[in-house]
Amino acid sequence: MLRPIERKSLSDAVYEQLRDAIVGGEMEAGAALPSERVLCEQLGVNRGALREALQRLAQARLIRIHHGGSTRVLDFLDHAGLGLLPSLLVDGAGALQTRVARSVVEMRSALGPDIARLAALRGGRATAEALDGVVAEMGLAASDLPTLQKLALGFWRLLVEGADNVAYRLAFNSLTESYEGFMHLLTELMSDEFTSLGRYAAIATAVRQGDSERAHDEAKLLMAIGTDRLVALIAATEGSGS
Amino acid sequence: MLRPIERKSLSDAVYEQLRDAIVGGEMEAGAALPSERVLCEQLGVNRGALREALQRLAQARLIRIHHGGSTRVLDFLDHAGLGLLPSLLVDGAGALQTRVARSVVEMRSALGPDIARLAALRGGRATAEALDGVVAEMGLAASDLPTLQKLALGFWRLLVEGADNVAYRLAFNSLTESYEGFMHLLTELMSDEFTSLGRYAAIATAVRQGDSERAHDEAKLLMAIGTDRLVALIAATEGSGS
DNA sequence: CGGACAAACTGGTCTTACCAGTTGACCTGT
DNA sequence: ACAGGTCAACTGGTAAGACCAGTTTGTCCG
Repeated sequence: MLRPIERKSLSDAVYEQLRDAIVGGEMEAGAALPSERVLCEQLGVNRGALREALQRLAQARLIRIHHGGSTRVLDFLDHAGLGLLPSLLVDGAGALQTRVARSVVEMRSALGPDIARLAALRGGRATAEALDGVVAEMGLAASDLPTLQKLALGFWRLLVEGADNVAYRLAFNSLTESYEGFMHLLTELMSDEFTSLGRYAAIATAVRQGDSERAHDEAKLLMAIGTDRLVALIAATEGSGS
Repeated sequence: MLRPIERKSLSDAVYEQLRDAIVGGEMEAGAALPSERVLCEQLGVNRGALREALQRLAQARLIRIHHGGSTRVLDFLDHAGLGLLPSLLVDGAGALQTRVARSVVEMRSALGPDIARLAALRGGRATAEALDGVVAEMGLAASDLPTLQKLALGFWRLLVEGADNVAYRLAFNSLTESYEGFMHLLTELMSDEFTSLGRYAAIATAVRQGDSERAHDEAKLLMAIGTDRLVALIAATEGSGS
């Protein structure tokens, strides 16, 4: 199980450190950052690398830079976009933040059925056939959970592409990025969802027939499986935990 | 009607130019960018400014940078996050892209009802009272459409905050950013929606009573108004246009 | 006391040099 | 002929120093 070693550039490291400090609450909203000269001195990097990181933080709406004035921390809950989600899912120790995870599955449950609906409306035969192909692969994968999980994700990607909706597509990219980091943590928990082959097949059929209502309903039922599991887990840990 | 003049840094200008070239299809996915030395020569900026722009493009998943290798254009539909949406809403000439606008209102319609549902479930009295306050202001605003529009947006922000869901909150920020740029274009078109004071009041009441189902249904009815208008407009222009 | 002014900040731009990783041509030994 | 190593010529990454441009602040003058 060899993994490619990860190499981080300086500006990446600076970006991540400052980002985590901001979302972790170490720097509160409205506070002024030290000046660039001071900051790159403290971090031990040159000003160019620091500025690359700062520009990225500004683009992520975590800070606001003023020429001549000071650079201030923004309230990311009020300004940051969906792209920040992955960095909110794990805390400093790398543990899954259950509240955030619940947010993600809730959003998934809200979007999924509508995506299926639109795919049935607009996907056409090409989408239906691609979906059938994935369903067939899932049938072959039998009970190989990690493979099923990947195929299920591919199934949804096809659905999103068939829905002909850029906003959904971009949001899907953001959510997927959050998901991919620790799919493995959810393999067991959500296995009941992606072993429900019948549901996937039903969605594929509904898309083929252009039956948007049925596609919507089947997708809703499908997503409810994993969502319920996760919500139950969270409720259980909260009950026994704190 | 004086507007503050907009000052753009060089890296901003470079970022926007390259971003628009990529999403505009001038550089196709997989193509290699010229080297940094060549590119900053062509653009007439120093390498530092260019690199700041490139790092931001990489963060937006529009390009992938390889140390030692060449920098390549990515397919933004497969990689970019929801933060790219605002730059897709207008084409080079500044005209509204109706397909993209339709995507946004569809996403709004999918999320809105669930946001209202969760706000009713979790918002508590504080949220309900804040909502009532906005409804009261909307009553005073009478038929001042731009003001009503802003208040309606504030109503939704409160709802999202009350829903206690970070994913929704971040997505709302992304969508709002898309929306704010040309709210004025939609003021007339969607006026029927934000003059439906009764619906807003009904949602506020449902939140106060913790009636999640009713909040969901009322929100669905409310959003349908503006959505239908826009969809009708798109259908009309497509019919008469091309 | 109001306003002009200047110094001392802040971020923005530029130049030059060198470090580090990749690629590919070429040259070797078998 | 070919697998292997080597080296030159790319690519992006880091560094330091100077100077430009906008803001803030305090001081001094009318």
